[in-house]
Amino acid sequence: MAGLKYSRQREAILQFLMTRKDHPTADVVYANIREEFPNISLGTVYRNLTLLSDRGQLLRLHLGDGVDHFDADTSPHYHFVCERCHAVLDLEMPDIDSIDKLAGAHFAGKIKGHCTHFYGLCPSCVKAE
Amino acid sequence: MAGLKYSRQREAILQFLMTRKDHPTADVVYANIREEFPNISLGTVYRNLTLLSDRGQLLRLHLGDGVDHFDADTSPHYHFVCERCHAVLDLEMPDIDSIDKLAGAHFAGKIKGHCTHFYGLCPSCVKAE
DNA sequence: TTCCTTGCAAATCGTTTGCATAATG
DNA sequence: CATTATGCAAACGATTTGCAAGGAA
Repeated sequence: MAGLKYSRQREAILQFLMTRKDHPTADVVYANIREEFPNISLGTVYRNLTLLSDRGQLLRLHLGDGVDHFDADTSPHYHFVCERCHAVLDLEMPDIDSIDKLAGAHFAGKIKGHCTHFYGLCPSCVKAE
Repeated sequence: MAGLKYSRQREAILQFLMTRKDHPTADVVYANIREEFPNISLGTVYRNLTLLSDRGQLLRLHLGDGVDHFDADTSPHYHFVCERCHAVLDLEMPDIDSIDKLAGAHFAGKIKGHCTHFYGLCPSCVKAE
């Protein structure tokens, strides 16, 4: 069984992520949590981020930049990465699960899902062009 | 300017990747190239993989497993990752670039493209279930 | 008191880089 | 000869882990 105990640090990490929409990396979480817990260690931050994402309370995003991003919004949605400023934004759009069927029609195994993110220029970078 | 010089090692790496359809990682390339070049270093392998992918002769794939995979097939196609045996397979299917338009319709910035891979069970693992 | 969690530091892992030497054009 | 490429080893950045001490049930 799970055998999970409460910890103020874990709670703070989750709360912090819920206030952010920019999908912070572990060290951004670390830097911010340190204001409340000056002695917290990066290891603890990682341990909790891993634990929370394993339990489905967080999403751990792999966006191709070599760093993991975390998102407390676990509802189905997509992500956008700006090629210029590297911002990560939410993309609310109808689900595209039909691509799984399409893929399945061309594949002998079983498609369970897909992993997609979009890239291009974010709204502010478009203006700055 | 490019100023690119021929190297037997680079050529061998590219040739090797062209014989493989399983999208090897850098150390798999290294292990195999070592049969022909026992003294080649992992650094050289990485340098050439990076160089070749920067020039568009290779694809460097980020599939969420923390390791980069390389593909000498640069034609447009998708990839499938088996959740069970972690095989990476090609997925030939009609392009789904329409999802970019869909995303664009729900986003204020400019969508230039998307990054997608599928996951589930590969044909052999489906049988083994 | 039991077991989970923490802080700290050291360890891993994949990948990159500096440097002196070798190979290419 | 001017440059690029190589091998080696050290450096890196992100993430994980071992361990002794602290906190929750």
